Amino acid sequence: MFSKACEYGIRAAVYIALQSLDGRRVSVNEIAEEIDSPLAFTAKILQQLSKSKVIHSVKGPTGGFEIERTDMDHVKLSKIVHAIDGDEIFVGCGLGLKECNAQKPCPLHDKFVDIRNNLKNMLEQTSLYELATGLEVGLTYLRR
Amino acid sequence: MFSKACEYGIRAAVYIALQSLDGRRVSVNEIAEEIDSPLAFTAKILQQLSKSKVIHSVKGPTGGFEIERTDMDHVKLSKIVHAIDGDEIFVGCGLGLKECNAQKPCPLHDKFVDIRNNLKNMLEQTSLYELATGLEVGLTYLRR
DNA sequence: TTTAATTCGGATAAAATTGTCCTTTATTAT
DNA sequence: ATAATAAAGGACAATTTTATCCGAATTAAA
Repeated sequence: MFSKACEYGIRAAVYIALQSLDGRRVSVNEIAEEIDSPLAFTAKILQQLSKSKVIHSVKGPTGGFEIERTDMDHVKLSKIVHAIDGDEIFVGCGLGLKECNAQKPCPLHDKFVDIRNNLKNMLEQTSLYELATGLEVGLTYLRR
Repeated sequence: MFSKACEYGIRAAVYIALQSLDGRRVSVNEIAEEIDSPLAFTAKILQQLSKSKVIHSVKGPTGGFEIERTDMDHVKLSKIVHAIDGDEIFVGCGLGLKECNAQKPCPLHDKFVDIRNNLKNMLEQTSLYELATGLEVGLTYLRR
């Protein structure tokens, strides 16, 4: 569904949000450790998320990644997926046709649009804050 | 969502079904031409589909691929996706965790399960016959 | 002002996916 | 029987994705 990069990106963002709730800024090392992802690859993904303003980065000692409390509400998963995987999952044809729309649909078009709208709505409605609080309360997990 | 191989596989299977409705057996060459897919790669995918009994192949002159009328109803998209992409899309965690279930869920688990059940149901309910007849009537397209 | 901790950025490597080519095997028609 | 046609299968190549490594830039603390 999502690329590995995107999976790591979402997990990282949720972890950063969780720690930011406690006012803690976290390093790539800690993030990769806590979400069980490859360190250097995770660093690349965090750069992408930083450039696309999903997270905020601070260089130097005591630096790291953080997300401001107000941003946690505004940053939805759709923004992360878009930043890392692009819009193929939001607009592409399920059977890979270059052009596929209601006028000239592939055989799966209508059914696929339904599924995808569900996915799209879910991603657009789910904020980092919501996911981070689930973690905080101990209801969900980011590894294993 | 699906791999390229799977996209080609579904398109090929629908085309074979369509032609089989007319009693025509089709060659890889014709299939790749009609669904606009890379010839040799498509041949590989057809081998997979043949082995997993999604389609039937006949060697030699006048040979090619076909699907029997009764099979078109029984073969659902889920079978094709399973044969080519495996079961990751049906059972895997949305955030890539190795273990993720109701007991120890990832932050996205519940929402992801909903989406995936929609997808799963759609794939399990959609037969090749249904897709082929849409094509036959000229309502849908397999290329461009 | 130096040192050390941290992200950033570029180059490279490994693995997976996508794609091609060529030989073998089966089978039909001549 | 032989030739021709088509799928099957193996080896290989290209591309994309995943992943690593290292030096540069930034900045806080000593």
